[in-house]
Amino acid sequence: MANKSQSKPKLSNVTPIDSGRPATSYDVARHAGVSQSAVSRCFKPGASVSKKMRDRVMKSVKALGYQPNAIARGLITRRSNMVGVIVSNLMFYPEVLTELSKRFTERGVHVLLFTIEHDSDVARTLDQVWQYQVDGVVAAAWLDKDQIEAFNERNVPLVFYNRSFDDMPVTSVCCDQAEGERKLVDLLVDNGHQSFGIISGPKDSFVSVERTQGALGRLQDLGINEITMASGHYTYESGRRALQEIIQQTEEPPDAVICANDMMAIGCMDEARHHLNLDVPGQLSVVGFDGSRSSTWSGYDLVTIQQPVESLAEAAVSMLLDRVDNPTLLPEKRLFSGALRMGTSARIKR
Amino acid sequence: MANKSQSKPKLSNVTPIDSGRPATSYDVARHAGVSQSAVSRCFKPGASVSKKMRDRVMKSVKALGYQPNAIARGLITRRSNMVGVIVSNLMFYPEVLTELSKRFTERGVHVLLFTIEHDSDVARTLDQVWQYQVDGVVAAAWLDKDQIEAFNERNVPLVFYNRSFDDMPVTSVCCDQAEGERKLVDLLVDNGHQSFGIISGPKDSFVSVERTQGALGRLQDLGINEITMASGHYTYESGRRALQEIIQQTEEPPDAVICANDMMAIGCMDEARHHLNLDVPGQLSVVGFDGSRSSTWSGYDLVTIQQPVESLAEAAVSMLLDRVDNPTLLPEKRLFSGALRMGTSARIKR
DNA sequence: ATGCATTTTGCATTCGAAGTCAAAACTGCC
DNA sequence: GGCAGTTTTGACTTCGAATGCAAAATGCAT
Repeated sequence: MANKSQSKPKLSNVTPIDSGRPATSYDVARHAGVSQSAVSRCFKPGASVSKKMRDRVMKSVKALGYQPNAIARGLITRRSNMVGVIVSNLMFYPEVLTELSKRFTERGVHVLLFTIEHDSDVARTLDQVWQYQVDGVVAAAWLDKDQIEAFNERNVPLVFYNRSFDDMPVTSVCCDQAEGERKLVDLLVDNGHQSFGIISGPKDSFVSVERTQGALGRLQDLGINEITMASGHYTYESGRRALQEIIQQTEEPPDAVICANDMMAIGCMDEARHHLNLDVPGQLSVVGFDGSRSSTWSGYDLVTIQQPVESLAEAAVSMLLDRVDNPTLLPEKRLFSGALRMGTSARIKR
Repeated sequence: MANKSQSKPKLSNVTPIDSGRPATSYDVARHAGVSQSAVSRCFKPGASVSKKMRDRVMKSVKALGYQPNAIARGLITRRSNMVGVIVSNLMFYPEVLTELSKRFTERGVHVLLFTIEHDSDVARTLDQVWQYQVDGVVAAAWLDKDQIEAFNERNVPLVFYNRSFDDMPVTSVCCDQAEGERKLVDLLVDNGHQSFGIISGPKDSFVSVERTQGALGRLQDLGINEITMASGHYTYESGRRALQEIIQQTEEPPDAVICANDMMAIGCMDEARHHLNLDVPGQLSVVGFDGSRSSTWSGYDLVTIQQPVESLAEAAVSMLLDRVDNPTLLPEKRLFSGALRMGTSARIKR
C-alpha cells in the first residue's frame, strides 16, 4: 500500500480515514503501517502471523472499527458463506425456519431467504439463487427434474426438506409420512373405528400425497372400504369446510377423520363441536399430523404424529454443509420416524 | 479480452467454456466476439447498446446459461441488493416475515435473515450485518443506543418494526399498542367489568411494556384499582401459568383478564375452561392482542386488537427502500391503529 | 560471526462486473 | 465524398480481500 500510494498518489488511497465509508483492509494496513496481505492473514485462522503483527493489526482494526467485507471475500474465495432457503409457504414452517436459521448461524453460515407463493415463482427464484452465489440450498418446495439438474450442473449442493424423489438421486431429509399415517390408522382400527374420512392437503403437495396415500393404503390393506375423501389447503378454514363435505356425502358421520395436518384437524374439531354438534372424540375421532404447538392445547389435545423438527433441521443443515465442504459426496436420503402422540381427540384406550 | 489473451496467454482465460464453473461475462464476451463491457452494458437498463449487439450478446447468454454474479456486481456498485431482517423470535412473527419477504422480493431485493435468541446475540449479529454489506435493515428486535448509532455512522438505513424510541430519531413502523389496549379496557369497563387481571409479556419486550402500560394507565384513569398482575413469555403455557397465579393471588377471579398477546390469552382460556372450571366469558372475560390466526378459531373467538400486518410490512419495506435510494431522508415514525375484533371471549353486548 | 533452515512479511495478481474515457462506427447534411 | 455530430464499442481501471511466491527476518547450530 505504501508503495502503491507513492506510484499512484490518488486521493482516495491517501485519505487517512475515508469517513462515511467503512474502513477497508487497506485502511487498516496503512493505519498499522503494514501490508494489506498482513491484515488479511490476521483474519484467516491458522495463517502464519507473528504475535507482534497480530496485536498491531488488531489494534488498528479496533481503532477503525474494521469489518472484513464478506462480499469481496466471497468473490475471491468463491465461497459466499450464504445458503439459500426456499420455502413455499412460510405460514406452516415457522419453527422449521427458526431451527434451520439457528443451526446455520451457529456454524457461521448465513441464510438468504426465498419465499415462493406459486410454483411458477420457482424458476424466477432459482435465477436469483444462481446470481447470489449461495454455497448451497435447502428446499422445502417442489422443484422439477430440470431444476434439480441445474443444481448438479452448477455444483451447488441441494437438500430437500420433507420432500424427496424416488426416481432421482437427490439428497433429502424427510419425516416418514406414510409410516406415520399407518401408525395412526392402526391405532384407530385397533380401537374399533370402522368408517373413515380422509382430509388431504393440496394435490400438488408432496407431503400431502404421501400422507394421504399412506393412510389410504393401510386402510385398504386392512380391508376397510368405508372411506370418504375431501381435500383442503392445510388451513383451519379448509379443514372445517372439508368436514362439512364429508358429513354431507355420507348418511352417518364416519367414526374417525384423518387429516393431512394438525391445522385442518383443529378446524375439523371446531366444526364438529361448535357447528355440527358432534362430540369429539365421543362421536367423532379426529387425528392430525405434524405435532404443531397448537396440537397440544387443552382444547384440542390431538392424536397426531410429531415430526422430529430438530432432528430434521440438524440433518438438513449438516448434510448440506458436508456437501459444501466435500462436493464429491453422493446423494443420501434420510428418513426419520415421527412419534405418535396419544392425545384425547380420538377414542383410544391408553 | 481478445487483447488481454494476446499479451497474457493464460489458460484460464483462453479455455473456451470453462465447464463446471458458471459462465462469466468474459465467457459470454468471447463467445459472442465482443468486449466484456458490452456484455455488462446489456444488463444495465437504459445503457447505450445497439439492437444488433444486444441480440448477439443475448444469444450467447442463453447458449452459456449466463447469470450475472451479484457478488461481483455488489462489490463495484456498493449495492448488494440485500437487506437484513433481524427477528428476535420467529415463532411469533411468521406472517410478518412472510409479508416482508414477499414485498422485498417483488422489488428485486433479497432478504438475509438473522434470527436471534437472546439479546446478547444482537452484537454478534450486527457484526455479520456489517460484513455482508446489506443495503438496509428491518429490525423486529431490541437494539441499544450505540447499536443504533452504528447504523448512522455506516450510513445503513434502519427501520424498526413494532418498536420505537421516544427519545431518539429512528425510523419505525408500529401498531399503536397503547391505544389498542385503551380500546379494550374501555370496551370491558363499558360492559361492566370492575376487577382485572393483567398478564404482561417479558419485561424486556418493548411491545409488552407498551401494551401493559397502556392498559394499566387507562384502568387507573378510570379509577379502577382492583388489578392483579402476572407475567408470561408470550407462550401458551405461560398464559396458563399466569392465570393460575392471578387466581391464587385473589379471593375471587377477576371479571376480566387482559393478556399481552393472543397466544397467552388462548392459554388463559384453556386454563380457565379445562382446568379451573371457569366459564369464559360467563365467569371470566379474556382479551388478547395481535389478531393472530388462532384468535379467530371457533373454540376461542377472541376479543382482541388486530394489527394491520400488511400495512405495517408495506410501510416498513417502502420506508426502508426509500432511504436506501435517498440516504438524506430524515427519520420518520409511523403509527398504525389496530382494529378492535369483537369476539365472544368477553362479556360484551354487540 | 557464519551458514542454513524456518518463519514472517510484502508484492503482485486474482475473482467478476461496472464505469470512465477515448477510439471507432455510424448519421445526416452540404 | 467529406465533415461535424452522435451513437456505439472496447481498453483499462476499479471495488476489497485472498493467496502464490519471493524477499526479508528470525532462529539455531556450529
